[in-house]
This record gives sequence, C-alpha cells and structure tokens, in this order.
Amino acid sequence: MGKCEQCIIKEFNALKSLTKEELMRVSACKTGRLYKKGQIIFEEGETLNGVYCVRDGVCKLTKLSENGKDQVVKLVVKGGLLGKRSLVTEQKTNLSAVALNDMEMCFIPKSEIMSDLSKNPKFTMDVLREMAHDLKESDDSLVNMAQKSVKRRMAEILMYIHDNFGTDDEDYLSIVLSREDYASIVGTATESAIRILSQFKKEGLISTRGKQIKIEDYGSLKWIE
Amino acid sequence: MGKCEQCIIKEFNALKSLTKEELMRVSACKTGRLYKKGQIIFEEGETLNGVYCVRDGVCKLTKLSENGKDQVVKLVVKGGLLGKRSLVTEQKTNLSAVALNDMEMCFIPKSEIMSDLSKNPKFTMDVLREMAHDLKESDDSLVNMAQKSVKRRMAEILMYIHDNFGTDDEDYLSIVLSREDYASIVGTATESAIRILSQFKKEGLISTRGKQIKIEDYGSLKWIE
DNA sequence: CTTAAAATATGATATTTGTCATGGAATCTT
DNA sequence: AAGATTCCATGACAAATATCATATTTTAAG
Repeated sequence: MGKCEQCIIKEFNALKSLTKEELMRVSACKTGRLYKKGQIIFEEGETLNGVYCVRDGVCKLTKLSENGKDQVVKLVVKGGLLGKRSLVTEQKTNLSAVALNDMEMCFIPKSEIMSDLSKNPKFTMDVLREMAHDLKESDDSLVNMAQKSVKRRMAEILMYIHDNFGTDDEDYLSIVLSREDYASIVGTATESAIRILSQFKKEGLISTRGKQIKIEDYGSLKWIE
Repeated sequence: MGKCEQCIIKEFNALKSLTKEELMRVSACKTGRLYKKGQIIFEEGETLNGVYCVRDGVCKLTKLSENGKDQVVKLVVKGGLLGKRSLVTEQKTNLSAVALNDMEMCFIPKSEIMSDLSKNPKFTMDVLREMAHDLKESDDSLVNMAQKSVKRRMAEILMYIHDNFGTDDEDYLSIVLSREDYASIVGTATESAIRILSQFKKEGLISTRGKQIKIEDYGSLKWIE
C-alpha cells in the first residue's frame, strides 16, 4: 500500500497540512479498504472511530427519513474525507455512506489523528475550514429544497455534477446514478424523477445512453423554472 | 459594560474555553450593540470581521432564494455565536441575521480572537464541535424539507421551539414569530402556513393569543402526518 | 442464451401546495 | 379617535407532485 507522505490524494483535503513526520505515523497505522458498488461503508447510528479518505470511486452520504425514504445529503469523490464529525464528538454518526461504484479508501483511526488535531493548528484550521464549507453547502441545499421546484432542483443537480465531478471523454457525466438516486438527491418520488429526466430528454436538454447522462444544452438547463 | 471573564452567557458557547487572560483581552476590545426588533444585524454578501455573541433576544439567520423569498436557516438565542464561519474563511457571509425582538449582543473583532484560535486547542475544538453540531442540524433540516409534508414540518418547528427555547409562565412559546416567519422556516407560502396553524387550532392542537402560540396537545402534534 | 429480476417509462388519478382575490382584525401613526 | 398600514384569515382555483397501475426495457443470474 502506498505511503501517505507521497500520496497525491491528500492534496485535496485537510491531510495536506500534516507534517511529513505526522504523515509517516498516519501511514503506518492506516488501513486500505475496497468497497464494491452498492456496499455500505458505514451506517447511521454506528460509532465511527476514524476518518475515511476516498482514493477512488464515489459514494453517497444519506440519511433515512421517518417516512422510510433515504435522502442523499452529499456526494463524495476522490480526495474527500468521510467521518470528520467523529473526530470532534463521541456521538454516533447521523449519516450512512454507500459506494456508488467500486471504491478504494484509506481508513485512519481516530486515536492516531487526534493528537495532530490538538497540536497542529494548521491541520485544525483546515478541518475547520472543510467543516465550514460543508455547512455552507448544506445550508444552500436546505434553501434549494425549501424554495425551488423539483424540476429546478433536478436541473441544478445535473449542472452540479457536471461542474464538480466532470465528464468522460464523450461528455457523459462521469458520475453515473440510478433514477432512484436522483430522486433521493432531489427529494422526490422516483417516478417524478424519471418523468422530469424524460422531459429534459424530449426537450433536448440532455441525452442518455443507458444510465449515462450527457448535458446537451447547459444554457437552457440554467433557466429551468 | 460587563466583563467577559465574569459573563455567564459564554458558558453556553465556545468562549467558555478561553483562559482568563484571553477573556480579559477579548473584553477590552469587544463592543456592545443593541438591535431593535426587525433590525438587520448583517446581510448576505457582507464581509464579517468578527463574531457576535447573543446576550439577549432572538434572531433568525436567513438566506435569500433566487425566487425572491427568504428562507430561515436557523434561530439563535441567548448564548449563541454568530459569524463563526468568518473566523476560518475570508469569504463573504452566506446568511443574513435579523433581530426577531430587541436584542443585546457583543461583537468581538476577528483580529482579536484569531490568535486564540490557533494557540488554544481547547477553544479550537469547541468551535469545531459547534460547527459540527450546526452541520448535523442543517443536514437534518435538509432531510425534513425534502421528505416531510408542510404540515409535518410545521408541527415539528412548533415542538422544536417548545423544546429548545421554552415557554413563558402561561405556557405560551417564548419565541413569538409572525405567520410569515413560520412560512419562511417551514418553506411554504404564507397563506399555507396560516391555513395549517388555523387547522391546528381547530383541531385543538394549539391555541393562540394574538401572535402568541400555546401547544395544547403535544402528543398529537407528534403524530401529524 | 434464456429467464428472472430490476430499472425505466408512462398513463390515470388523487393529494398537496401555491396563487390570486378579498375581507376582517390588529396595530401603528398622527 | 380616525385613518393607514400591516398582518391574519379564508375561499376559489391552478399548478405541482405523489401514488397506483401497468408496460417496456435493461441488467443480472443461471
């Protein structure tokens, strides 16, 4: 398994602020883990005792609502850190993480990283910054959920995925989701999600190939009410 | 104006973890501010260069949606800290704060508190913990918005206010909001909020006196679908 | 390759929520 | 105290979304 000191993934998250010595220590105790598409990484109510660093693949963070439906709260890709909250609280996690395709992750035990959190201010500030960013994103999503139509939210998630996670060499969104996942991100019934995507297709805003989606008319998506 | 070292309010937030020396320094540079009901404390897009500590009163944190409507993201009462995000990022604030009744606050300049953030790990961890808590709450609200009916959300906000901010000596909710505010918390049209509250009243779940609301049947509110 | 299962698609219909209009009640102003 | 203004309330209707039913297509399993 690779060494953290040399790992390029960490440049995308707070781990970049650890010193070489700290990283070597982390490297020695970290464990690599593989997850198959659909596999559960952790579940709501579990006690996490460490953070996961995503080396490859995509996962969704979800929360089960009382009505029995899952709501996707966030998508996490290469470079993302899962379980930051576990570093600062003893509480059980409030979210579940599920792999959306095959994933490669590193797990760093809390015990190993806690001392860094209190001794390396640069690292702490980075974690703080990431958390602040997550909070802002979450607040934004909250407002979107409360104030925008399902169609609008669907348009926005398509653009969000396009802008943040990119496309493959044929311009298809590089993250491939089921309609059910789209429904669960947008917060609507699966049928409604399907209907809206069909409509977008008819209107030439997107095209599809199997589960893959390509944005054909980004400009018009922007103006969907 | 009082001294931070002796102020009891700080026990409810991260400032409690500052040392006596740090608090004396903070005390020397803080400014007290009064806000009238309805007054804007800060607005979306402003650059905050410090944090506000709520000594008395209630305010709402809102975000303007593209459809022109405000969405309330959080209610903050005595002991709350506003503007934590400004400590870790140079970005403009993404929320507005508006006083819901007459308020008394202390403002602590960022410059003064930044050094503590990097030198006092206990304080940093506390800020981190508060941020993590806010994030969890925001994620929970997101799921509620996406998955629950307007009626259910209304029932929940009534119970939330009851449980977290308490009641006066006649059991009326101690936070008094306009129907428009309720609509903007729940994320619905003002008319819908009014209608639902009227219905609750008819069904004997709540009673009202002017703008004040009293929960009459907490148990049934819990089961609203 | 065939069959079973899962995912996608679409119609019909019910329910929820929003919008517009209007009137009354409470509050503020002078 | 009168008028003005804001807030609350409710009806009528329109629009958005959910639900149920049922094909059809795609994917997975043997």
